[in-house]
Amino acid sequence: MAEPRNNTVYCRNLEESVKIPVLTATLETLFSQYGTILEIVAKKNLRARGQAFVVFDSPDAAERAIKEVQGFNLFEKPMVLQYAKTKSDATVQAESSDIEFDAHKRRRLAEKDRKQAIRAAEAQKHLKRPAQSGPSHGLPADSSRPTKKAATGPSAPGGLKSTAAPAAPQIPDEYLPPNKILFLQNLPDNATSDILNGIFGSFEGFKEVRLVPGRKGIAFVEYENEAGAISAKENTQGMSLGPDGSGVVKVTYQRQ
DNA sequence: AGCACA
Repeated sequence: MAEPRNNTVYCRNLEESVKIPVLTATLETLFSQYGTILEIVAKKNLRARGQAFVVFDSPDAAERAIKEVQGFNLFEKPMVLQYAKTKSDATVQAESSDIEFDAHKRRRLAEKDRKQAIRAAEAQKHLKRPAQSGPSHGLPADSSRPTKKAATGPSAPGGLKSTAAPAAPQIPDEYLPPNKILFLQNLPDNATSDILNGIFGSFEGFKEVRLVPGRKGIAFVEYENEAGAISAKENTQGMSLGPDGSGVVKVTYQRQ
């Protein structure tokens, strides 16, 4: 799918043997005729080589560059150009306030961590081939799925071998993708539903807090939509409900 | 193929 307009041109199919300073200098001379370039980002690690990001000061400049340079042979290889799929830091810095820039960067780094965690889990899956053992369905003590009853696990009576496929390695809580339900952990005993309603009720689209009978320290908070949950999470991250400033509540998205 | 910005 084609990316929407962006100030940044994502270049791929670049010759990988060219040294980074040479590459960026060449891209600079080639692209500067289409507009002002704020920055060019190119790296040489395995996942990033052969690609570059050319940050223009406007989407129009980026559009011109893509139209004109598409397929141009650079170091004997035809460049493939498209809009970058996210805004460059340099763009946000140039166009937004410092606090927005700060927020952008925090979100970006969080997303980067999340991707990294997913890759790590993927890599495990591909080398480990774990034996079928144990309740590897994730969080046996803290499952973030209140509405489902405990999965009928390998400990089912009868001593039958489970025929279930080994569970895929799970992404840690903190990297779960956003959704409209938050999962709270490490709540102090004094965190009554009144208190939680007071705190989480002030974010857009709040629906309800659900305590889990018989489970101390955890709760779920549901919003009408993802946006509400995201803002609630961002604003309650690291919040401490204990008396002295202890008892930092862990706020993540519900595992789906 | 691969979407980064220590």
